[in-house]
Amino acid sequence: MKSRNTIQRSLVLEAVNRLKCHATADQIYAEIAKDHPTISKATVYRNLALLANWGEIRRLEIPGGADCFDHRCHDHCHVRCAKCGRVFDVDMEFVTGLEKGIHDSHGFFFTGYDILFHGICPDCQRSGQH
Amino acid sequence: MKSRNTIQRSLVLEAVNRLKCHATADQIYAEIAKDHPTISKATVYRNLALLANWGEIRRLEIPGGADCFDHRCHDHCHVRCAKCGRVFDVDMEFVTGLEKGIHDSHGFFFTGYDILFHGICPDCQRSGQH
DNA sequence: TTCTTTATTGATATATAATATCAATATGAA
DNA sequence: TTCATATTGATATTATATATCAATAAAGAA
Repeated sequence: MKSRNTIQRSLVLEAVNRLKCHATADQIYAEIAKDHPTISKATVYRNLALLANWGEIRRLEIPGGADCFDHRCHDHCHVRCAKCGRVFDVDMEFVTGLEKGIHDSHGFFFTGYDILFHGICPDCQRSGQH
Repeated sequence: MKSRNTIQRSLVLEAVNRLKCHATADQIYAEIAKDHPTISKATVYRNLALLANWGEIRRLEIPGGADCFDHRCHDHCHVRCAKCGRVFDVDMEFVTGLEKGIHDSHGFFFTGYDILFHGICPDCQRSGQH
């Protein structure tokens, strides 16, 4: 027996799908707790990790911040606003195959990469100078 | 008066230069403590943050792990071995200007990016399958 | 040199994110 | 329905980093 379909696990997956992108474990917990206040935060963390390992959702590790979770959708990269800290999507089809061009002097076997862009979001560009 | 030259700050900078690349705050603290066991770990953290903000050293944020610090050297990207977790350098001159090609649908103003590659290092390729 | 200001230190407490532990519960196959 | 065990909820623990604050020391002024 591998895994069991618990209501908590369904709730986590549904919440991630409902929030669509860039929700933290805390936000996902809050979303679920609105209707099911007895769910444990540990259960949310656990199921997010399991679902991410199984590839049903995508874990986005934010340096210096909480991990975010995306529902399964087209591949994309992310930008984080240096001012407000929010994360947005960026279309980046052309980056596919990037690692093929890398000159590597260590004999590394590449399996992938994470790119996180930095910038200032439109809201923060408007709201005053830096 | 802006900043003062303390021996602790010098020790931190020297340790980073001596360790060259990918040392964590803890490793840098240990390196210094060999000769100066009375230095506080808080002081090491503080000076690493200051030196990184001033651009004298480079902070490398590792998702899910401790930040690493590099001495100032040529621009390069990093690979983390998925097995042993060590971080290595990767030459990547051609990536310069990457953000120019991005199709952005949010009006974002880009200031930079971090790329962290994943892979298996030579040591781990040799030592058994996956 | 001595005085004075205040940046910095050391020690500790706190914050944050995530995982580990463990008895109790509930899933799903027999 | 029974049973093995995956999962839950509650809590403790780990790990990394920052905040607090009295004491110390760097560097310009006298």
